Amino acid sequence: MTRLTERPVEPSRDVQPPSVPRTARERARAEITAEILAAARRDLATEGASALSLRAIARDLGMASSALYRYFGSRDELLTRLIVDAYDSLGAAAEASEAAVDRVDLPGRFAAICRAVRTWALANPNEYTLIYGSPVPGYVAPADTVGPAIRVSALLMRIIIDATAEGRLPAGDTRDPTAQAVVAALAPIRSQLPPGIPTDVIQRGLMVWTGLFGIVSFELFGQLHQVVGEDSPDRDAFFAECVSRWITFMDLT
Amino acid sequence: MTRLTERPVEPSRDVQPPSVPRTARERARAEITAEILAAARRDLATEGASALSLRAIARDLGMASSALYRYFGSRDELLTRLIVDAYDSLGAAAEASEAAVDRVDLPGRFAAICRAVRTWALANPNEYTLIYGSPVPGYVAPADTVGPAIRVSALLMRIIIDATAEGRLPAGDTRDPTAQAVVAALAPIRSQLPPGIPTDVIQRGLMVWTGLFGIVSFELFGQLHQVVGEDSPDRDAFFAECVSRWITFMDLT
DNA sequence: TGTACATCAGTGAACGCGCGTTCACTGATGTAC
DNA sequence: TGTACATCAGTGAACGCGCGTTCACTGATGTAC
Repeated sequence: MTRLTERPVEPSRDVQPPSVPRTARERARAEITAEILAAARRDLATEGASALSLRAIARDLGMASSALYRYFGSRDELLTRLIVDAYDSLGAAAEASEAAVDRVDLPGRFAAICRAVRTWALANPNEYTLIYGSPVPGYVAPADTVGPAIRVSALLMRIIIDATAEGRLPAGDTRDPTAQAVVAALAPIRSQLPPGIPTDVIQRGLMVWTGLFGIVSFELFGQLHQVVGEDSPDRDAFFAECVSRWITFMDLT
Repeated sequence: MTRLTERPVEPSRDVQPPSVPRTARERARAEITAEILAAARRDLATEGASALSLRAIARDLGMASSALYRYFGSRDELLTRLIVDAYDSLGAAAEASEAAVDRVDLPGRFAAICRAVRTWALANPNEYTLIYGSPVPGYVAPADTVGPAIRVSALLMRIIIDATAEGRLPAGDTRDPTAQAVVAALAPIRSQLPPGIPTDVIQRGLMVWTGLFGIVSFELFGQLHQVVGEDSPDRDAFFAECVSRWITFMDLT
């Protein structure tokens, strides 16, 4: 998790990414880009994404607002970078937590992902809101946000794949009349999975996935006020109980 | 549901609400207030709550921006009214749907609420986003938003209460070591319920509640893209399947 | 029914502010010979 | 190693725009007698 804060914010996005900045200019550019992004993340907190202002960021950094155009072509470009970084940061946190668990321990891997998502969200509420809150009006996410966006769900899918491969996830009842409609509805996600995963398993996986982000969002957006205790132990206990019941719900063993 | 569109938007919030406007002035005031709110709801769509602009609304209505101050003391006051109205509109829709179901049919009542929430959200995406999206930065909801805000959850709680009273909701296992922490965590919501509802039942109810809004939010905010089919029948089928499994999850019979 | 006054809706100008983006410029850093 | 030129970061002024809110005002509507 500490890796995250040190994560090199700058390179890797240019056409020919130099793994290490060489000249003083390149080094300075990397540093200032990181400072701009950090200031932008700070401003996100007080004003929200739609009010994110290049001039405010420039003011924070003590430079002319026009100078930012040496680093980002426009406000939207900055926003895209923030979104991509947020997805990557969350994805990296979830992957690191999950990777620390024994591959065989499927419930443990699942729980690690859930906890990592919530921990990251509580530590980075503005960035979480940026990617899982209401869409920023007028902003259209470009294609390169897709990859980073699916890192968490890819982890969850892998658990389902592993469990199915080992015969540890029994399919439930699929005989009801609505089954065919559900099979059709889940075609897009199924096309991203290897064949042989029962619809029932996918359906339950999706419900857990939405439940996870539903609860984290409710906690972050204040909807649990006067429902679950405000203090950290209460919130932790409630969340842990949710995780435990999701595992049961999915029949993860 | 049609009742909703005709719902009188104006009165009932003044100190002494005249059930029917008498003078021409009062009638005009009611109409123009409604027009302002309608225009505000329209603008919400294109720009989002944080960019909601009194001047834009005034422009839409062909009046001077200063004229709006005859109807609302400030931008925040308008925002509060929009939020309260949105909660009330959603609450009324859910109540109307639920009321149409036989009292004894608990799964039917639950399903009616779920469907009403989703239908309302899809029909009024801007207002849904206003109340269940990310909080508007800098805006603090005043106390009078609380009452309208809990109408949906009150309906869900009533089902749990009815089911428990009739002995139709068996409590699950509560012997695990984390049980006491969960009991403590759920104290706030428990204080709003009659005594005797098992913690297990409350926990499952909360998970379904957050799951419902989690899925509706994911659908509305585009997170189901490339996961569940985009078309209405696919989305409907997926949602219906979720509702059906929530009923099973809660042991509602 | 008619008059005199009070109330209220709506106007238009103004205040002071912030925004994204462009542009010609200065001066430092990097590069080719 | 030294020089000449190209590249680039950063500046500050400017453009044109929108915002919430206040204020003195006009003219219509409502009310008390």
